[in-house]
Amino acid sequence: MPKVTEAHLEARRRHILEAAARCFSRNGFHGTTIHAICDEAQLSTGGVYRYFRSKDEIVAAIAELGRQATREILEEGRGADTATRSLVQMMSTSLDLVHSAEVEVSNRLSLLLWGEALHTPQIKELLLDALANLAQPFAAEVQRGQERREIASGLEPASAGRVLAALGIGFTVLAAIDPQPHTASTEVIAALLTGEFAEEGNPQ
Amino acid sequence: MPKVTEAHLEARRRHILEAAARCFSRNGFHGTTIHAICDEAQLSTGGVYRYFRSKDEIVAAIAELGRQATREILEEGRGADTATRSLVQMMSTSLDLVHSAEVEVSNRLSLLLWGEALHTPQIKELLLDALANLAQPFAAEVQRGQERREIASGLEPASAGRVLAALGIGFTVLAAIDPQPHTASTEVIAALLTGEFAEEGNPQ
Amino acid sequence: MPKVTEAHLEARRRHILEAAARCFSRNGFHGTTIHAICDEAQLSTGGVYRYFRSKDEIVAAIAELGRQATREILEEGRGADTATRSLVQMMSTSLDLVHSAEVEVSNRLSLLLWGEALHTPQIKELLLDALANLAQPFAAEVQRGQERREIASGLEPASAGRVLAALGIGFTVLAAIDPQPHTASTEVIAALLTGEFAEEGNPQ
Amino acid sequence: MPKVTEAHLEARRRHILEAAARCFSRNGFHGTTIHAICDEAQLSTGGVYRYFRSKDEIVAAIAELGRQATREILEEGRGADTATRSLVQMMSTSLDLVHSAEVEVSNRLSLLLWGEALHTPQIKELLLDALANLAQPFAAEVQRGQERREIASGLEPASAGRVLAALGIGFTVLAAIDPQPHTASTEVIAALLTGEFAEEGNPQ
DNA sequence: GATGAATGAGACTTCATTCAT
DNA sequence: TATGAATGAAGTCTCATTCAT
Repeated sequence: MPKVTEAHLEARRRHILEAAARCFSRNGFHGTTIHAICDEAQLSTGGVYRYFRSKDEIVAAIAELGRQATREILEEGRGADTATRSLVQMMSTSLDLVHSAEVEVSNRLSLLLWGEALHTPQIKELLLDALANLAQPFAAEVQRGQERREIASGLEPASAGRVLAALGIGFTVLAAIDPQPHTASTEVIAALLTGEFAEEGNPQ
Repeated sequence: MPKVTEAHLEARRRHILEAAARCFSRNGFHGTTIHAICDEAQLSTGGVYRYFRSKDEIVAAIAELGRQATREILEEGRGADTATRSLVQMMSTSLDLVHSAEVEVSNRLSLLLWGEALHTPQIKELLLDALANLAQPFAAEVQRGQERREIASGLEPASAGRVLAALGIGFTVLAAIDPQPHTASTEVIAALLTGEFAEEGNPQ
Repeated sequence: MPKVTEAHLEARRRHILEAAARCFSRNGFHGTTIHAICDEAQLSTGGVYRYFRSKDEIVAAIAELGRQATREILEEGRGADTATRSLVQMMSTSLDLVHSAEVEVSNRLSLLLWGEALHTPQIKELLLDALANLAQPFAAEVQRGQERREIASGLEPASAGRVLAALGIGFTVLAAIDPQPHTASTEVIAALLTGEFAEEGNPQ
Repeated sequence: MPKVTEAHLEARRRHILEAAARCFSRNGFHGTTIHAICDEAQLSTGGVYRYFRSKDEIVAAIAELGRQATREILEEGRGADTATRSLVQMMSTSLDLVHSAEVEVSNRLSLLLWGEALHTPQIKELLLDALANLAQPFAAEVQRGQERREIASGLEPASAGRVLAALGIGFTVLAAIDPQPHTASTEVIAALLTGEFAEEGNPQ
């Protein structure tokens, strides 16, 4: 029954990845030993090597997991009646997620992975792809807004997407280092996107 | 060699820190050996230990250097006639800096340090302090803008400061991982801050 | 290798301790590298660290072994019909042991440990305890002798115990530095204890 | 003026040796760095190398100092009217000295040197010589006692000397590790030497 | 002569990975 | 298949010694 075995293998891999993620989040990649991961996953010292070829492969697998997750996050917010509302929705959803307790580990891992990407090409590729996935939906929505004349036409959608992606990344870093409620941030961002940040009628 | 001046000693420390920064930027903190730092600084195997007690102390010294730098960056942009223009100026200056070649090493170090802060309290403290220094000038300018009725009064200056700081951090991460020109980003941000992002008269 | 019995583990520890003891005896604690111990125990470079946390812990384990041995040595000699004969027996047994080839390593280790005790509190404690175990049986026997009127009543048993312990220690040092037959020493000591050292009837 | 210079040199050497002795006594030979000795002697880091070729040479010089001292100690006690009284006197003087505060450093150094002698031939030679100097006066006095019929003629003077030397060594070790008053010890030793230890008339 | 910065061999220890059982 | 003892490369740090100034 190879199918059962394969499903079992996949579950085992997932189990190990989650254990590893907890360890990495606590102590960083280099502060985590294979032994610690095995302990956390309730395996014997060399137990992970049946499922992963090396420690680096575990890190890469975690990066891959993160990339997949990024794809799904932004889809929810889209599709409001106006593009501007979609953007507000998307940013709001993202920020709510980033600040929720359940992704604390994931935020920390993201930060660690970005650092690792600096000198690990394989991870860098994965993350650049994830990044594109993050910016693209924003850019698309901006373009839709421009077509509908909701958003200033002079701006490059890609640049706007990058700005909004940067905002998401920045909040991820902040949430990882210094978790704290953020309610008001969403309002500020909404104000910026809708033009309400600048007081109407001021001598701009 | 007989006694050496205090200034010379300080220069030596600085020389080592710069060598270490280059190594760290290339290979990360944990991918850099003390030996590599000594090589880069043209010292013999244990040469750095006259100036730093341990590798960790070198990392901390670099974090401290970064903290001092943060203080100075934003001051330039302030003081335009309107608060909004000040904010635009400040963000523009920051982004120009972040994308300039001369701080490439520094961007990468920042990212690495944020990751390290997750499990190194001493570094975390330094960085939270730097963070406060980053957000505060933005918040102050927002408050000035509200007093002058340029900026919507319903927003919390502190939250707005945090949003703009997050934007700076996000661009630092982007620039570290994927250096590339950014000209258009500044325009988008300016548009957001001035209210020109949302097309005037659209059915918001 | 799958799980190994507790006894096997203990045997391994013992094996390493004996290897370490030989190395220490040859070259001193500080002249012996961990690598040398691993070699002597037929292990690879870091092999001892599964059994001992540090080199210091190995030294302490050897001290502990010595302490346990001290407890047992003197028991044999006791229980002769007179206390004086017991003391003679005990000293004789001790000296025979100290000069036997099989404890040459142990004598040398004792000397090294006493030196180490000077600046290592943990070892000092172990050795002071061993010392008390050495002097106490002598003192007890002296007291028995006084009760039986074999030994002058004016002497403090504890002091006498200390004197005899010092004698044992002194011979250990001598045997460690300069191993050589000692037959006559036992006679001298017997003479001292029985009062035959001083010629009877001399004008004392 | 070479003579003045030479005297100065000798004084400097002595000054360094005393500083080194204090350091060694505190932390052992291997726990003491050349730097620590220089500090203690108020010299610059490499300062001692003008007076000693190496750290080992300093240790050897201290051993030599100890050897010279041993020669002088026992002379005082000799020459009482009876040999037995001389022996008592000599032991008593030795023990008083060993337990006096002023030789605490010296006791500790002796213990350390004996340990070092185990694997340093040069030091071993010095110490064996010192040892002979210690045992010989005792042996001589015993022989005198035998000639005067104060001491049992069956005993070998050399063995007796060795026993008494061992006693001195043992007390040196005890005093080094566990300094404490010793008054009663002298009485016990006197009793042993004079035959008063064994109760007169007991059924030996 | 004296200083003290620099050297570099080598110590202890860790840990990713292997493999006999 | 799973275990966990063993391996050994490599890293951090120390310190006796040298030598330019």
